[in-house]
This record gives sequence, structure tokens and C-alpha cells, in this order.
Amino acid sequence: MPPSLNFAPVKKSSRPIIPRKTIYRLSIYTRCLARLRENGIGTVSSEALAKAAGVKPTQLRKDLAYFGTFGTRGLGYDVLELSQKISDELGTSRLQPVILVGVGHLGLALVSYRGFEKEGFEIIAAFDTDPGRKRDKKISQPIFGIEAMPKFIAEHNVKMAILSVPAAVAQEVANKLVECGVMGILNFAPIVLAVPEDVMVNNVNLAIELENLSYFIQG
Amino acid sequence: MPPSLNFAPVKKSSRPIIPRKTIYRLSIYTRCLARLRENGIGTVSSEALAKAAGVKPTQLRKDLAYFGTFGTRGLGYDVLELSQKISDELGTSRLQPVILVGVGHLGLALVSYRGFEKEGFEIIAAFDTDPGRKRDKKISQPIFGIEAMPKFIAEHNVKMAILSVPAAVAQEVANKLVECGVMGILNFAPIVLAVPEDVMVNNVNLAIELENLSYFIQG
DNA sequence: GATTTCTTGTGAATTTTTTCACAAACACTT
DNA sequence: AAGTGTTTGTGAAAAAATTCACAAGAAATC
Ligand SMILES: NC(=O)c1ccc[n+]([C@@H]2O[C@H](COP(=O)([O-])OP(=O)(O)OC[C@H]3O[C@@H](n4cnc5c(N)ncnc54)[C@H](O)[C@@H]3O)[C@@H](O)[C@H]2O)c1
Ligand SMILES: NC(=O)c1ccc[n+]([C@@H]2O[C@H](COP(=O)([O-])OP(=O)(O)OC[C@H]3O[C@@H](n4cnc5c(N)ncnc54)[C@H](O)[C@@H]3O)[C@@H](O)[C@H]2O)c1
Repeated sequence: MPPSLNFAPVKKSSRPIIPRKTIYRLSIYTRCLARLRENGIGTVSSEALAKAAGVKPTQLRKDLAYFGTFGTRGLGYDVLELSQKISDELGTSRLQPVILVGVGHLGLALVSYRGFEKEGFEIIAAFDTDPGRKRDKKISQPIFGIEAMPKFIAEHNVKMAILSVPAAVAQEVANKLVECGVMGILNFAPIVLAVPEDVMVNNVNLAIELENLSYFIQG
Repeated sequence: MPPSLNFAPVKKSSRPIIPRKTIYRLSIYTRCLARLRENGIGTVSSEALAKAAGVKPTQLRKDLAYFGTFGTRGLGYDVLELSQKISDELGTSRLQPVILVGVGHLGLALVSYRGFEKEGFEIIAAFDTDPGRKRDKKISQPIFGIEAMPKFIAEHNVKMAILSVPAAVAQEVANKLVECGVMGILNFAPIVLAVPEDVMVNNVNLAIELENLSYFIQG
């Protein structure tokens, strides 16, 4: 789930193998820690942090145990230090360049969203078959024609892309991205993309999320 | 899963207990089956369908085994029949009314998206503190002030909502939704919502999806 | 400084999920 | 109608993830 929704087996070469679900939760923990920090809280127990993150305390501790021990018994975790350690582990200490392909209704909302920068990402450019029509909107990133993509990806060493084109062309565009060297795709098109196994796809399928909700609420 | 991103334990009263991940996959299977149907294919083996869905054949068969046996040995599954059976199980045979709260950049894209209807959902109305400003856009649903929400939910028996308001007010709006009787929330705000345990929240957190991608591609 | 109170870290137990392996069932061919 | 080739359905095994339970360590209190 999202979570959920992404099942591909994951291979990692170096470092200890950390379960994918743990990685998701680490992301959640950093966000909870950020809020604690904003509120001037310096120390937090696994119980309190777990509650904020919506998980059990033992799970939080187990998750952290995969890559180190950071707490002080009888006291808890130093908020700042733990934030830093998780960021280091996730590799989000440095900003990652991301491109977006398909500047339609959804793509435009994503491109104009200012929330990603705070989280360590930046959509540095967008591409569309019909780029001209989008220029009037007040967004800061450049929008290029799709033919400019290969050169751009190479020059900026782009490794991640957001794919928000119609389903009918999504596979074809994904192929092009892979060909250009993109290793991670966040896919909004409601299809299962076929990619080489060293390329990772995370799917965001809103219809499936709704379907899932509807199943579980009607017991 | 993305999905992926949703860890809440799930209680279901009646019917056999089907794992949450299986439910997600059932949704994927129906979509693959729909494409097969469009291509005029009447029968499919677990191997072919699993490949299309990006899972292993034995997993597909196990998933189906949770609620019945629909295949013909030596032949495979009838595409139409299996579609129908999964839809029945998921309860997507009938259209579910959904409302959206927070008609901003993202909310507008979602409201104007015509893809949900095909999937058995319909955003029947949207709500915002500032509804007037949005009216000029060419969308078919009505946009109401937030104060009209309780009455609307009650009258239309709404059980699911999409939440796309700023993070700062998301909890407050979620509380209101729960109070009105909403049982399932698809949450786009990057915070962990606190809700009663019989209310289900599916989170879509794009920054976390990107973070996750970035972790796994840099090995 | 001894004692009490917390809270972590973790091996073991449990639960859940996935995969294996193969008999049973059916289709298709001749 | 017998024989051959597929493909399902499913118990059993394996793997993965979660939870338990508690010893060990550190702080706070007296
Ligand atoms: N809008 C939503 O709320 C929403 C919700 C769920 C899923 N989705 C999915 O997200 C995707 C985008 O949805 P949308 O509503 O923004 O669609 P859209 O039609 O508004 O936008 C698609 C954009 O992709 C561009 N495009 C088309 N072919 C292209 C190509 N070959 N290369 C580059 N760009 C190309 C088009 O010019 C257009 O700007 C679709 O797959 C849709 O199913 C959208
Ligand atoms: N835009 C994106 O691409 C994107 C990406 C990831 C996450 N998100 C998240 O989605 C949410 C919405 O993002 P956005 O970019 O559309 O924001 P936005 O500011 O464009 O829109 C928010 C809307 O909510 C309305 N609103 C504010 N308070 C409200 C209340 N109490 N009740 C009802 N409506 C209220 C506002 O009037 C506005 O129309 C945010 O939580 C954001 O973090 C957005």
C-alpha cells in the first residue's frame, strides 16, 4: 500500500536487507519526528512515537534495530538524532532530482505542488507531447516536448520519474524512460507496467485504493 | 504496497477472512481481466493472468481459493465469469458514492477525472471552505461549502470520502467526516490521521513513495 | 548511593504470507 | 473411449513479518 499496492520483490546489493515495509515506516517515522521537532520536543519514547505513526511500539523498535541502536533506556530517543539517522539510512539527506511526464490534470497538480521540496525531492522539469498549451500556468519548472527528454535525463543524471500520462501510452513512455536510464518510476496510470527487474515501479492507483476501502468498510 | 503505505489491522465480521494484500491483488486481477475481455479473449490460465498482473501463478490461485473455485482444470478460467466473481466478492458490482473534501490543485484534478466511473466509483459532490472560486471550472459535480456536508452525507448515505485538504486542517476535517458517519477515507494529506478503529484510512503519500523508490534504486 | 521506575533492545514464539509440489480433474486428440 | 497433455486446487513447507516477554541499562527519586 500502499500501500500498499506494490509487491515487486526487492533486491538490494550492499547494506543489511531491510524489509520494504520497514522502509515505508521509516519514512513515516521521520515525518512524525519532524512534527515533534517543530513542537520543540527533544526526546520521545518508542511508545509515543509509535502511537503518532500508527504502529505498535515493538514494531518501531524492531524497525530501528535493522540498522542500529539509537535509544537511551529509561528515556527514549533523541528526536533530532533519530531523525538524522533515519534520513541517513533512507538516503534522503541530499535532494533527488525527479522529472514528470504527462502534464495533464493530475500532472499539473503535481508539478505545481510545493510540498515535495520540504521532503527532499524536486520535480526539476516536466515533459509532454503537447508542452506549449501548459505554459500559461504559473509553475516554476520548465515544460519540454517529449523529444527533449533523453538529452535532459542524461545531462541531469535523472534516476526517478513520475509518470502521469494516459494509460494507453504509459507502457510506451515507460520503455522510453527505462531506455534513458531511469531506475525508479512512480506510476499513476492504471496499468501494470512491464519493466526490467532492476527498475522499480511504485504504483499509485486511486481506483484500487477506493475499491479496497469499500471492501473493508462493508464488512 | 503502494500501496503499500497502509498498515492498519483490518477486522471483518462476516465472510471468510481474506488478507488485505489479496484484496489489493483481486483489484489488479479484475483490471487485467477487463483488458483481456476488451481483446476478445474468453479464457485465461493462471499463468497468463498472473504474468499480466505481475504476480506468481500460485499466488493468484491461492488468492482465488480464499473465496471459491472458478477454474476448469486443463483449460483455465473463463474471463467473464472470473471477472464477475471477483467483482461480487469485492462488492464493486454496484456503484459507490464518494465525496471529496478540499478542492485545491489536487482535488480539482481528482474531481475532473473521468476514469473513476468506469471503475465503479463516482465522486458525487465536493466540498471546500471556499467553494465559489472553483465554480468556473468545467466539472460536472456540484461544489458546496463545507457547512453543507453533514446534511449531504446523511441524505445520500455517503460512506467514503477523499480528503485533499492542507495537512494543517486534515485531522479536523477527518473528525467531521467521521462524525457524519463516513467509514472510509482516502487521505492525501501527509499526516497520520487518528480515527476510531472501525473507520478505515488509506493513505496516499507521494513523498513517501518517492522516498521509497529512491532508497531501493540506489542499492 | 541505593532503590524504584522507565524504556530500550532482542531472542524466541507466533502469526501471516508466500511458495512448493503434486494429485485430481478436465480438455483435446486420435 | 482410451490416452496424452494441461492446468487447477490445495495441503504442506518455507519464508517473512509481527508480537511477545523479559533482561539489561539508564534515569529519577529519595
Ligand atoms: N486525474 C486524476 O485525478 C487521475 C486519477 C487517477 C489516475 N489518473 C491517471 O493518471 C494519468 C493522467 O491522468 P490525467 O487526468 O492527468 O490525464 P490527462 O489526459 O489530463 O493528461 C495526460 C497528459 O499526458 C500527455 N501525453 C499524452 N501522451 C503522451 C506521451 N506519449 N508522452 C508524453 N505526454 C503525453 C497529454 O498531452 C496530457 O497532457 C492517467 O493514466 C490516469 O488514468 C488520473
Ligand atoms: N498537489 C499535489 O500534487 C499534492 C501532492 C502530494 C500531497 N498533496 C497533499 O494534498 C493536500 C491538498 O493539496 P493541494 O495542493 O490540492 O492543496 P491546495 O492548497 O491547492 O488545496 C487545498 C484546498 O482545501 C481547501 N480547504 C482548506 N481548509 C479546508 C477545510 N477546513 N475544509 C474544507 N476545505 C478546506 C482550500 O480552500 C483548498 O481549495 C495537501 O494535504 C497536500 O499536502 C498534494
